[in-house]
Amino acid sequence: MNFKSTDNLQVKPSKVIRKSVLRSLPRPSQIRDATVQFLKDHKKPASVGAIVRHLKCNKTSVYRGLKILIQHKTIKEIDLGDGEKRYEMANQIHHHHLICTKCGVIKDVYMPNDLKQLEQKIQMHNPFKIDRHSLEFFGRCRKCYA
Amino acid sequence: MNFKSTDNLQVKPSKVIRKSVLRSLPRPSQIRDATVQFLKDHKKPASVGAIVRHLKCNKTSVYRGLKILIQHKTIKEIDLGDGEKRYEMANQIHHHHLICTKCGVIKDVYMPNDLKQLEQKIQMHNPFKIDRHSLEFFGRCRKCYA
DNA sequence: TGACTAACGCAACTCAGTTGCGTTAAACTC
DNA sequence: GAGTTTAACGCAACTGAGTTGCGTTAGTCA
Repeated sequence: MNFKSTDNLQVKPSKVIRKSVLRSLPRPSQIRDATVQFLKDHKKPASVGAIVRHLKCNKTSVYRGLKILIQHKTIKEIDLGDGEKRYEMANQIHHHHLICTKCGVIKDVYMPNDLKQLEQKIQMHNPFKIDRHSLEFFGRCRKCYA
Repeated sequence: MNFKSTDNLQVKPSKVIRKSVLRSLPRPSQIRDATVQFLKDHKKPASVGAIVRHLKCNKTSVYRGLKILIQHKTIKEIDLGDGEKRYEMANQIHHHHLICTKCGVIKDVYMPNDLKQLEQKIQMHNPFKIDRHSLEFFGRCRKCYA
């Protein structure tokens, strides 16, 4: 049999798989690295605006970097309900936030077992598989509580 | 003394205080009433988009109505972190939500004492006065959990 | 060295929510 | 009942977070 007679069945060589594609992390990026460094130093969840102002670079690049960092579970996205997402390092002990509605200060609060127990309790009584939760407390810090 | 000689010191008659101003609730509004009815019937938290589509009216009017209803604690605003606020009736037993990240279904879950105890615990260990909290659980409902 | 492609910046866009303004009509005073 | 005040309402334009498209730059690999 002559394959040349069936040109339309010829298979194109499959695209070469490059090492960069196989790597779990993409090509290094200055903006992504600087973002991570900023979040490490910043201590509290930072908005995209804060990152852009600090890095003095394009917001699109920051958004794209954040997306990759979230996919790789390097950082976590937090929603405090004020219209802009915030970001913090993911390699921290699981915690929640106390947000002062007057001065905006954000304080971490740790409850290692309570929420785990709560999730188990809910799943015992409901046909629902919980993957994650979001819990924030709003009020006033010592300074703002008169 | 002749007051006419001191025109610049004359005091204008104070504005009449109308009954409508003294009333706790503002003038009745068709859109506000229809919004409340919709939220009562809708059973789960509704977005502004859903309300506007249902009432077939101007979005600005809906936003304004919602603002007043929140001020009067008739309804509550909920943020599920998906980029649009949702609203539900406020006169319900305090509860939280289970949100299916696959099909979007929202289920209420009641934990009358757990969160109260948690807030007390936090306030015992932190100089912070908690006014409210936001707690949502994300995962998959029975149908979507294969 | 040349091909590929991620990183990057810029402009334009989308979409939830807001503001300004003119019109309508309910509520009130006289 | 007539006139005044003001909330309700709709429309258009705006704001601001986040996204998309596209062209350029530069790192990685054969």
